[in-house]
Amino acid sequence: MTLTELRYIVAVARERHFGRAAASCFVSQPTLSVAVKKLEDELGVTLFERSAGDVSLTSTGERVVEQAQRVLEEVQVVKQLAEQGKDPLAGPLRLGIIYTISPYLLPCLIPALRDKAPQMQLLLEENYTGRLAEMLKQGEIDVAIVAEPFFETGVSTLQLYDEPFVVATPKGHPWEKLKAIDANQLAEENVLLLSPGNCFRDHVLQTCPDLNRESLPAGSLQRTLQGSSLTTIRHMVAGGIGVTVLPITSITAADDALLSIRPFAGETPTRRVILAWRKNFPRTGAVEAIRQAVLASGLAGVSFLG
Amino acid sequence: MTLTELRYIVAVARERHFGRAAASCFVSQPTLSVAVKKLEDELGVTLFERSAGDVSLTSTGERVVEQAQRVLEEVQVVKQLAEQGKDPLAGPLRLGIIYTISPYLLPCLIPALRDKAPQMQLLLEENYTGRLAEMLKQGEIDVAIVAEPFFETGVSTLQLYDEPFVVATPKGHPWEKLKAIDANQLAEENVLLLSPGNCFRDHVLQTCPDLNRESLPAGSLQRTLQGSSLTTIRHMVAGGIGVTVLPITSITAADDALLSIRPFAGETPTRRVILAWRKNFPRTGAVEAIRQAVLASGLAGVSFLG
DNA sequence: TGCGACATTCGGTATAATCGATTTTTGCCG
DNA sequence: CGGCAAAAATCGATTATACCGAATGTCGCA
Repeated sequence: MTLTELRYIVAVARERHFGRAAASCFVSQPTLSVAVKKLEDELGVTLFERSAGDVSLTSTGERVVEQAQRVLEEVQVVKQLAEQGKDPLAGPLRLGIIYTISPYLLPCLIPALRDKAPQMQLLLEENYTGRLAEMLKQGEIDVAIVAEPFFETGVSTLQLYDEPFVVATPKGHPWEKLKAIDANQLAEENVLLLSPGNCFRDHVLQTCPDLNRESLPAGSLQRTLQGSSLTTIRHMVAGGIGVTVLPITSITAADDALLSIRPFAGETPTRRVILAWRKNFPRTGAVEAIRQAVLASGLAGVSFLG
Repeated sequence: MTLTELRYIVAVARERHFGRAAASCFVSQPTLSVAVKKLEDELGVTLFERSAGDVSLTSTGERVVEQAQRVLEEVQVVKQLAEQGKDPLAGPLRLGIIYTISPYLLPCLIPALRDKAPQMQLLLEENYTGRLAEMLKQGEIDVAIVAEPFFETGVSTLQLYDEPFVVATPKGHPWEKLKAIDANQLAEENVLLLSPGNCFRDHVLQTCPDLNRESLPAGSLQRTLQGSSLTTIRHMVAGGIGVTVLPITSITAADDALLSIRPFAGETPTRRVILAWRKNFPRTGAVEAIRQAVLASGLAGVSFLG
């Protein structure tokens, strides 16, 4: 049984005439006649009563033709679904973002994306880099915004922007008088870090390797005061518990009252934020739209890599 | 788009592996691979994300495959309908019968048919021969039981039985003493006839051509007392208005009290009852079942022609 | 008994489906 | 970094199918 055969019998039922049915299917009359016979043989039933005068349906034929029409309608739906799926900007996109970017980028990104791809609704997933990588490869998310380093097989990436780090101290801290902070100075203070799993914690430790030394006493503040989020850490710093390193996009106007922000001395440590997606993810248009939206989002203080 | 292609993508979605999907479709892996690609090209969308590890569905792919399954289910229904239609004894059969046979044959025929073809429900149409012929050719009925003469192009017939005619008079009528009635005698009496259109009226007129003579006065009883049915005529005869000719199958035990029934003298006039159906009507099994049922019905007084 | 209208059958041909073998891709691992 | 293994894509050849035009068969009709 083929869809063509079903189309033929529907045409014959409609036209009640093999010749006209053939014409309406743009095939020769013998072609249609043979195809109908073949289908009748396959089904083992006579669908049409042929006679010189006119063609009429058997009762089985009526039912079969009606059902054939239903099949053809469902086929049309397949085509419609495919048509709808053609636009890479249409339909939901599952986007994963790490915790230290999400709250600062999304408020800028979402309006920009609404502008570029209004049909594409975002399903957001906030998580650690490692978990996002896993979800990406499992197909649980389509695209991820993470920070380097990020190497995963089967995953393509694209640079988005480089984000400088800054030092945050409580108001009135002695470092307030300094114009810039040397990375090596940090070890002198209680440096509040995110909990393990956050890649930004690793970035900070990389910036100031001294913080990582195992010689720190077991109960030291660096160990115990690990914040669960940058916001928590920010409040702890404001409370005078210590200092911290923040990505510049996380600095808001409200911080002015609570914190003192200072740049690093010498080469500014940064992290590189990238876009990642499965190499085989077909909606490249959607990926590009995300990239464009990030570049157009106007995040303060970062150098875009578009 | 072909049904085969749809089966292939459903298999790939099920197996999540081109090779296994190909095996489950009993085709080679390249065959399935190119078929899927062809469908993707035709639809203009990517349905599967291929990678070394595993195959996964795009969101469009998920929708399309689901719809493809629906198509295949509907195709299965086509096959089921055809399967049901295979038995010629299954499903309704539209049977037409003339007025002068229907009330006497059906009570015998229907039980016999229930026995032979319990799955076949009869849709009955009672009408004149001419109308039944028309309906038969139009496909409004499938089979007809009529009396000869019956010649219609495109219609096949089969003899069922020959039915003798008898003369019915009121109780106490002088002819009651006669053993048999000569056809020519009828013209001496008021002979009650069915209204025109009933073939049995023509049979009676043919049996006794004298009744047909145009010399009858305009208001004569033969003209005015045309019964609408054999039952009506029977009651009129019982009421003493005249005599009539009846087919023998219409005689019931109840008639004994009201009427006097006499055979014809000489060659008994009869009518031949036949089965008729469109030459192209495919359910020959159903036609044969009807014939068998009539022959098995045990109608009194007729000679079967099986 | 031809005639017309139509369905069916018949050869021949172009297209498509399919296969086995091969190549390419890709992740993986020493 | 280079070979290995797995899987999909590609290739070349073969087979099957769809289709056409022409011829043939069927049937009702005049």
